[in-house]
Amino acid sequence: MRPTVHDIAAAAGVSLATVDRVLNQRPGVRLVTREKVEAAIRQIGYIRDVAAANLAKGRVYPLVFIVPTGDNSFMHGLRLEVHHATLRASIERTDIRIVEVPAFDVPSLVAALDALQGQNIAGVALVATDAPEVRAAVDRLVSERIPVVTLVSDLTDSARHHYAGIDNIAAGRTAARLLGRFLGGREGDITVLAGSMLVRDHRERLQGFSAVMAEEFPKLRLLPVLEGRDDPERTKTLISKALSERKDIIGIYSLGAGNRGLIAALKAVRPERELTVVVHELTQHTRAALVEGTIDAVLNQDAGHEVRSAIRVMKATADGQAVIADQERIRLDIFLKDNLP
Amino acid sequence: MRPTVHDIAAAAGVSLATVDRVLNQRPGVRLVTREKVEAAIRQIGYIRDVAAANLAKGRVYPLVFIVPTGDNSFMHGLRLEVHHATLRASIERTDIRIVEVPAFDVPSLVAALDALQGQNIAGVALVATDAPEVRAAVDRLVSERIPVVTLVSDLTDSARHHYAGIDNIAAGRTAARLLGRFLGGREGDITVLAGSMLVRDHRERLQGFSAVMAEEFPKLRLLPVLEGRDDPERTKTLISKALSERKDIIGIYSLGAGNRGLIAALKAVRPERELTVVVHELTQHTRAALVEGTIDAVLNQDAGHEVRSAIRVMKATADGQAVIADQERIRLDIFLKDNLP
DNA sequence: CGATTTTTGATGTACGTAAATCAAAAATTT
DNA sequence: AAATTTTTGATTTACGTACATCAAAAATCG
Repeated sequence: MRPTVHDIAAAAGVSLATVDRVLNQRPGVRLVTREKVEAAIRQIGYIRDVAAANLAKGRVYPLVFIVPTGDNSFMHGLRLEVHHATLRASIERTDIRIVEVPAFDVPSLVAALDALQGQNIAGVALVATDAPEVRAAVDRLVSERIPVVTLVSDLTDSARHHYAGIDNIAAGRTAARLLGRFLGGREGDITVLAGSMLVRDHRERLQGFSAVMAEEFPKLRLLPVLEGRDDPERTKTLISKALSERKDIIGIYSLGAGNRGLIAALKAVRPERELTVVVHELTQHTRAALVEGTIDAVLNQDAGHEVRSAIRVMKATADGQAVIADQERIRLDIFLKDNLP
Repeated sequence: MRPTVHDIAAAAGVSLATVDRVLNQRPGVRLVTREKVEAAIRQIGYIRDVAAANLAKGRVYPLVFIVPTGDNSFMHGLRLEVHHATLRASIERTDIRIVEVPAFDVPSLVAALDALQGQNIAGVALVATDAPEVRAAVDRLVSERIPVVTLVSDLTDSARHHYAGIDNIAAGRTAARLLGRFLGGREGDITVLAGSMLVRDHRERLQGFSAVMAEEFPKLRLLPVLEGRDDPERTKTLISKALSERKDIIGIYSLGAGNRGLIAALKAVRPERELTVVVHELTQHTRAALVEGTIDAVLNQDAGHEVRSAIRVMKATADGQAVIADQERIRLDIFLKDNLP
């Protein structure tokens, strides 16, 4: 049987009330007594029953998710997953609020973060735009002892407690190797399509991609990065133009969202041009394109996992509990047409 | 505020005791009253507070894991993960027993399963050997209302409640496409190395692999399957022999365990022979070989996830609760040297 | 030393559910 | 209608923790 507060009291030779004062850091305990109790806790290996404690406290975790607006499929899916989490709110004792801010808009994000100061909040999760102002706002919340988790895209040098997202450098490297190997020893040009170089995840993917390309596939030449701003129309125009101008493009890496436009452009040149294509984010569009053979591989991060992980981490951090690092690692999924879920 | 049993009682116009009788299926309630209470439960959307219920019941979940002996790295890792789970036992209210049985030994497995009959057990997880006798033994436990989960390898046509493992046909197909694409349009022989065709996961991987090879890579010829019985020594001999006899082998798919022998054989022919190799299970050996470039891709199932998922499913099933299918899907991990965890 | 402050103990209530007991009411049988 | 059985209600205790209150004991101060 697992030890309880009564066992600590008996072991330390003090009353239940004193144990309670020590456990919950209430005042009115002499240092010697406190140490005696803490020793007993360690010695008998007491672990607080969080379920019982939460029951007694009637605890709920007010959580805030700050997510960008915009109609690309990935962010839409992310918002949907947060919404799903709200449906489990009562059984998970969470109270989730979703705050939407314009994508890549630093002042709005900072304002949204600052609005949370002083509020009774058990945790904040945000898709970070990587700017010093955002870092400062996050650090203000952290200094108020509010757990902060970055989601999908991380924040450089900030004091955020946790990052719930994939390793984007590794993702870029993986994309490069897949593309390079799939192209056999062929020689030609590679086009990289990004959303915006203002977000850290896109920059890191490019960094990893470029590194492996340079190291291992010298016959493949990287063309200047196209920025599609995650917008299907713009992306389609950019890609169509690139494909018609440069006949030696044999591979494409799309590291952002807005792949609808890319797929449309590819279909327009379909049987004549043979292209090897690796993209990010599994959506209904990329899935269909993968099945048809328009694209060759999809790298994906599971938004549902990220949201659930962020919630677990915020709750644990709010309770001062350790997180199981291994369980919270967000993995890079690689989908070929054969292992689609 | 979330509704409680008191709210049901008030809504249904009955006493707390009657609500309790209905909720816990105790006798002594007229049909009409029962229906009245159930209507009230549905109407106000009552959800039992599992934490409070478990606290009141002092519930623990006695779980049994039946895993094969044998010293291959994967099963060793699996046993380790179960062991880790026992360390979390007190906070998860589980009481986990590990039963080891000789690998591929049907009578032993059946005996281990039958020994559980009539015992107070909240769930059984087993690595199934796919035989009718095992199926029958599992079905006996299921008919005793004991939750049963297959782990890693599934059991054909059985009544097990859940399978905690990857889709092995998809894994085989994925391996084929990776190998085929990595080989560009080259022509040559492919060797498949299995542990044993007696386990369903190996059979399914081969099935998926063969299908994609036949459909999509006609220039690659499959040689007869080698059975290494997951034994490093035997595997090394088999592979070395095959490589020296057939000079046109250009690719290897190892779908079982015991890759130590394979890696040794590959290193022996290293710089001269250029081989593209895809294997299963990430272990210290396969990881090192991947980093060095001796092998090209590792397909993996995360044993830790499988064990944790199995536990969640057994607990939920024991409580008659629904499982979140999406969360319990075990994914196929694809590792290149760039995205190792 | 007595007076004052600080520390500790004893006790009770609460959280939401489970489970038991006993009495009362209702339904069923004779 | 009485006797019997079944159903329902009322009440209590328990799970492990949190939190509040009040009294008692110990420590510190003047």
